[in-house]
Amino acid sequence: MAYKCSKEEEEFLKNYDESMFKHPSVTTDIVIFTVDENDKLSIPLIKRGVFPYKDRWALPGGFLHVGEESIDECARRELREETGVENVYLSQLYTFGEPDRDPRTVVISVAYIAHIPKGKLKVKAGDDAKDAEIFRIKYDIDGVVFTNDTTTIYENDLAFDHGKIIKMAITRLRNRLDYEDDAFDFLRDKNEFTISELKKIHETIKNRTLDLPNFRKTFLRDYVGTGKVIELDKTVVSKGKPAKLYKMTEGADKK
Amino acid sequence: MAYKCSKEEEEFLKNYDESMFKHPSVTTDIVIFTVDENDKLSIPLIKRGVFPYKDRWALPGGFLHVGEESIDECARRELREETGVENVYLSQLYTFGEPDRDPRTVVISVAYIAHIPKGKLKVKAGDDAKDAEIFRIKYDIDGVVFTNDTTTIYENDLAFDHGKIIKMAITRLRNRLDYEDDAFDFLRDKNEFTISELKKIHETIKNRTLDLPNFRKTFLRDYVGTGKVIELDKTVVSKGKPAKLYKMTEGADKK
DNA sequence: TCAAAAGTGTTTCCCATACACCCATGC
DNA sequence: GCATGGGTGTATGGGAAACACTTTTGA
Repeated sequence: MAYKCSKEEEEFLKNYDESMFKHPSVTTDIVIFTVDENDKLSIPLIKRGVFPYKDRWALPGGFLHVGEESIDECARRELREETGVENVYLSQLYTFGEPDRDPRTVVISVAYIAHIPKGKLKVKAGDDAKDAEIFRIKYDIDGVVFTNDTTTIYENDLAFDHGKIIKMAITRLRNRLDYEDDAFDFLRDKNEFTISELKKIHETIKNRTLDLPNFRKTFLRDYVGTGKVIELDKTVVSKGKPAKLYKMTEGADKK
Repeated sequence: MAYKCSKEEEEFLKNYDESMFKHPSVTTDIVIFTVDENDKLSIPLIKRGVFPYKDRWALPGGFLHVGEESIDECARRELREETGVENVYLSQLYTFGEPDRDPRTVVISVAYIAHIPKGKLKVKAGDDAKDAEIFRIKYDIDGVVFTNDTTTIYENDLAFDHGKIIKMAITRLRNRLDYEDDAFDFLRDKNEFTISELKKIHETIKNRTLDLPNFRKTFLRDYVGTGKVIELDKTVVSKGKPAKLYKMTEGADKK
């Protein structure tokens, strides 16, 4: 598969005129999903300090370091820089390339989705250097609304086309939940969790309640039955009957 | 606060530098699926006349005309230029951005999938100016192989990472068939088709035979029952009992 | 003893699959 | 007639959903 350069070709490459075509800027924007302490689906947004869209809220992201990194690496770097987290699920969502989506110049944005476990996403509160806050998501027929204790943001208030990107991300997240193991990414601890905790994550993302007996049945069949998850010899008790703890096995835990 | 200002300025300068000097090239590559006269899943490939990968087969595609068009429009323009067809299904697949995928410079490729109805895709045979040919696709555990009457191409013989792109496109196409109305895109005539014709397209894409009575049942329930398709007062006869003809209604016929 | 949450078992219904069988045409 | 493909009907099995019921804890 490796590409071998011939002498003739080397010569050609030397003379290749890079400026034959105009080149756009490329950024990655990341929809960083998490589940907060109150079991609400949340994402961090950043208040822009510069034009364009100064003082508007936007997705975390930044410019591709051309030649130094792949687009995936750029997204992972931005995610690390913005949140400090590593080794979490990160995958490409869609690429947006309307020529007028950024008033400065042509900026192509490759959007990504990240999954952060419950409790792992911190935003330095009161740090004035970067105004980043976590917002709860409400998504119904009227559109998306982002709220936290001090601020309410409507879909159309966001910078650029970020409202559209987030809506697409929510749809993708919800759809994938039916056939991928994404819910585990949001567990506080993949090595010690209860069935109810996992069910709560499904409910949070799908925004509807589920039947616990049926959820348990499919969980035992699809995960414990297949060896993706094993039952631990421990229980945890808060209120009511103590709950069995489960642990994801190594093989099933893809990042 | 001094710290805040310098931080903002830093970010601004970073973006400024990035956008002024380092820009990648952006191309679209299109996996143009069709079903040939012998009911084989096929795509056109183009033999490259220039470096890099001179004389290797590659996906149709080309550079984004930055500022003049969106990425979607670029893909649609390339599709029109390569095949002459318009008003067909075209959707984004994935964006590839490994820095070394093109030996010339950093080239970001936004891959698309197109669906061409049976019999609509023509390639000017013998046109020496552009060596484009249609290949049948065979995709099994050993990988993808492309064949026509004169040539056999293996996945790893393709230019760039186009083998990987095509494999991803086939997977997407097959998966979408289960929950989207994609099969209709490949019908010779969406305004006059038989159930068997539609079934054959499913079989071609999924590469397995289906049960006609069951296929009819679900077709009548999901399409005729919902008004997406209506039964015509005509039949067509070739061999055996004449077959009823169906027509897709306007509303259901998205492009 | 009661509330609350975990866990078990049962019933029902839908739907995909398999397949037996009949129908209308050309030869 | 008979081969060929179109079309109808029925039986079966698995899984999702709904829900009644039991168990184990803390208060």
